[in-house]
Amino acid sequence: MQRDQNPKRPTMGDVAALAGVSRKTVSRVFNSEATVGEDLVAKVRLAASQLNYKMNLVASDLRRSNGRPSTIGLLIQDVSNEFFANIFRAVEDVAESYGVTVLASNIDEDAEREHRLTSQLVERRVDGLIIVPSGNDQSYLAHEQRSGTPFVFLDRPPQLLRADTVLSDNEEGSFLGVRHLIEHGHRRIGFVGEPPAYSPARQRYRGYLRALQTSNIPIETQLISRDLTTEDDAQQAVIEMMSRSVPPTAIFAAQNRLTIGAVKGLREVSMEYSIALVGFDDFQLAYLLQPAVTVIAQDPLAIGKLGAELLFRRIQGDASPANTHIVSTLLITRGSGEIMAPPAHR
Amino acid sequence: MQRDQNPKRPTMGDVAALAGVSRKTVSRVFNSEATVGEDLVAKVRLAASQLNYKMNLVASDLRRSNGRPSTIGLLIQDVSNEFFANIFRAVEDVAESYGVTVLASNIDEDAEREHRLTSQLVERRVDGLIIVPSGNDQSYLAHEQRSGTPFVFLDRPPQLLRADTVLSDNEEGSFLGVRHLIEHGHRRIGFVGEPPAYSPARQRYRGYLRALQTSNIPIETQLISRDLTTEDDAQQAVIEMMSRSVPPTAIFAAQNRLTIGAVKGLREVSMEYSIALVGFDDFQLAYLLQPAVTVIAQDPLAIGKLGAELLFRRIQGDASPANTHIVSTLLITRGSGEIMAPPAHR
DNA sequence: GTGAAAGCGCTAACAT
DNA sequence: ATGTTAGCGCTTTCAC
Repeated sequence: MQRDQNPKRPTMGDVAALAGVSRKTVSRVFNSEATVGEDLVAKVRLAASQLNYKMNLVASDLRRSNGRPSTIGLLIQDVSNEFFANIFRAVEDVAESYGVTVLASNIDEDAEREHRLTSQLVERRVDGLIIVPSGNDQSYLAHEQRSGTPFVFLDRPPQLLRADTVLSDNEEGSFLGVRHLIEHGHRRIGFVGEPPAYSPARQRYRGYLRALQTSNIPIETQLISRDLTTEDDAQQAVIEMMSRSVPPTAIFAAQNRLTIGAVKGLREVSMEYSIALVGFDDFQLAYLLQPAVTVIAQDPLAIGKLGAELLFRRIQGDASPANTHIVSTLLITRGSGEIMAPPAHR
Repeated sequence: MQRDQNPKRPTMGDVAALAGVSRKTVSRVFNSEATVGEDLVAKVRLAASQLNYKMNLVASDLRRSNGRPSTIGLLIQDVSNEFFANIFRAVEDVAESYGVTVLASNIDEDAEREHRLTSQLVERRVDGLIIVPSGNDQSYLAHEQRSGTPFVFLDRPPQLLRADTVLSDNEEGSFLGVRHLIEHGHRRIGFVGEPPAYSPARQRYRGYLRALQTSNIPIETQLISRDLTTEDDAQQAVIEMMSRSVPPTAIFAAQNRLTIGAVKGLREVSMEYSIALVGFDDFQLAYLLQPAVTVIAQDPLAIGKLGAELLFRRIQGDASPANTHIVSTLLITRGSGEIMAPPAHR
């Protein structure tokens, strides 16, 4: 930063000199402080545009001590996943309405990166931080929190730290998705999910169990695969399930990439039209696949918006106890989830 | 920024006092300057960790005048589009290898936003800026450029400004896509594209024309739709084309969202298996649609990486003339583009 | 309403 | 190898 290249950048002092006023007056004009006479405002603006002056927000940030925020940090897992891309959009929109710059980075489910990037953002003295955490211990942030930097967590709760959190209604969404399958006559419902280390995965599994129990359907562990992380994992898991002596008549996939894997698996055994499928979390083109995929949609825009609003409330001094907020999910029926169970299996 | 909350943050002075050394020594330790004795390094580190000290990069940036960069800006159209999300990832990777923070924002094809966000980033004194421009006049950046801030443009060339640029091989990619259709017996090939105001759209159209001319196929204006921006636009355009007395036997869609619209259009008239389709720019799940969609794939990761590397070269003082770099495209055959023309039409 | 002086936290330039 | 002094560009504080 501050590479002094060719013609050095004009400073407030330069503008002040040209306009024949003090630096402070220029400062007031650029901060719209209203207590400056119109004639002076005009003079300052003229001088500034003649010099092509742009205020240096870095210097401004250094000295400023009033509460007005200037930057917030955002750590998400991966913008390539539309769920996180939408969170980014929502946070950016709110930040922009406050005139605040967003520093966004991808964590990639890497706890070490989470540490490193958080640290970098704190060194940049962001006024607050929104995190989709990867690690399973956020106690390392306690000190920053006490130093006055507010944190908000999205999608997954922080561990060993109290902070505002915004989550999807994972358990209920999952429950509704599985119940939807049960309502279509299914009693043998396969579960395809991420490892339980990941908190939403645990909740979605809980919803699956509750739906079965509510309908007095026995849990069959051969129909449950809980350690899948990639599309391929899910595809294989589904193929394997379908090759069992008594295969499931429906599948619930607990994450969007796993859902895609499940689609591929079902196609590979040519059962995409006979086995029902409901996925958790929507994805682009789900409606164009054949059959179109029924999903429990999350609302990443709402999650990001709410998270950002909570953060700004904290930045503005809200000191009420940290809270967890739940954003509801929505069942979108498109075909794959409405395939009826064969009569024999009812 | 700098909200002085509860326990004020420790400064270098505090660490220096506790360690019994000068501030400059602490500075040297935190900048890994090597000319500090091991014993002092240890003392400083101990004091810093006792105070939970984190360096203030804002202050550091303000004073520093050596060439070492600290932040770069990135303005893309929309992270929700995977093409731009991948550019973001690639730029971030390169920046991280330099220890540089990325400030990324979405422009949304809005020239006014482009101005505003660029201005904000310049005010933050980013060390360089990577832009996918929306407006049709970037001359407003000439002053910044002369002040020493390097700019690199991606996907679309800047207008009324000279700067490094990285583009896809739009014309050639388009040419190859259309030639692929011709090789499958097609002579009536519909074109579905974005408005010519958008430079890649012009180039892709040019590739389409050249492919036809090369094969001595007459241009039929009824088969050409060049003012489409949304999925729906493309869908309607395709439906309309297919309802003509002599409809096309193949369609070339010049952008990924338009390709999706074309798929929907063909399905609506139940011709997705009889009309060939090639799309420009790949998209997730293209391979899962039925028929799977043949595309000319761009390489957003390569574009982003090259763009970032060019920028860092400039930041490090490279003053050679600005250059335009072309990243090649790749034909990926998946089925929709290999549908043969009916014999009658050959 | 406007200005002068001091200072934010750090690093450059120059000692020693 | 370490310290001292000055100053980055702005805003605060307080004076007028």
